[in-house]
Amino acid sequence: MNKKRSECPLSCSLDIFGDKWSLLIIRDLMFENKCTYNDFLKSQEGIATNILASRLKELEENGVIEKSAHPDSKAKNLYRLTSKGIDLLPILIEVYIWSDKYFTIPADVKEVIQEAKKDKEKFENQIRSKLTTLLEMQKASQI
Amino acid sequence: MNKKRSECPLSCSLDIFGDKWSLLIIRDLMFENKCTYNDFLKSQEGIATNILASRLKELEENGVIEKSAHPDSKAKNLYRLTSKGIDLLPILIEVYIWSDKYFTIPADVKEVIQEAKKDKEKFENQIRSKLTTLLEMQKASQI
DNA sequence: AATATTCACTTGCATTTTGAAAGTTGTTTG
DNA sequence: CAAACAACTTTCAAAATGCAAGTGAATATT
Repeated sequence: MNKKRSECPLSCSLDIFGDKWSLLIIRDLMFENKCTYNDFLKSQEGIATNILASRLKELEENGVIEKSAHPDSKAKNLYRLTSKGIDLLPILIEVYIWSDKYFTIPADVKEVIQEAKKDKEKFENQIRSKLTTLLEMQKASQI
Repeated sequence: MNKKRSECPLSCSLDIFGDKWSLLIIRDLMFENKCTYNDFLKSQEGIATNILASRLKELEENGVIEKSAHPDSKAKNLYRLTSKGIDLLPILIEVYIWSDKYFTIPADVKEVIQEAKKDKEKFENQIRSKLTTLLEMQKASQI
């Protein structure tokens, strides 16, 4: 697979999500309630189908997301963040906070960031518990 | 230059530092007291000279770093984080904390991460004040 | 003063990764 | 059964990357 460039944990992390697309998929899973191939495809940034497929594969191989059968259709798969993926939340929150300081941000997003800034821990726990619930529901339905 | 893929602040952020190298340069400036072209070149990961040159240029264009004359040698340049660059610190800290949970980490790095985890704010302020001092020293010497 | 070395790039070129469009396979819907 | 949808895969052009070599200015050495 991808060989490590160094033992530096930052470098190892970037080997997993250091590109223009992976964290956008994570974002969709975390905040946008997206969970299928097509959901991700429809995102504003316009990811190409091959890139999406390869990123989903890599993220799964790295244990950040998990694929399972979709309950509604045998054609679909359901993608979910694993706990390793959910743990990326604090990183994303800090990126949003940084963005808020240096970019002009759409009003609706701005609101959410304000909330996150006001009480970081509370915000994190809200999202985290939503995601954990989803993950557990999926686990349970697999039996 | 690079046109935005969307108005999403995460996407805009990744347009700036969403690659395998930029954050490693930021790391070197933040934690390794590196500040010249050659310092960055010598890092473990082995960045190519053309990539380093192009990343330094992009980071400068995006206001994340600043270039100035080196006091010791007219041949050298001195690269420093701007306040916009220094503000990336919380993001890097969260990446390190995530890494600590999911990777095997060299003992010396591990120690520093422990310290950051124990009192995130204190750790952040320490680094931040070191970097701000450096930046101000540089500003002063330019007069 | 001549030569060598350092520094920050730049150029050229081969390799790798990327991305858009079209094609494939299986599933479901009408 | 035909059409539409889901998740890919293939193809191929373009962009990014990586290595080697070269450039020109500034220091250091002889």
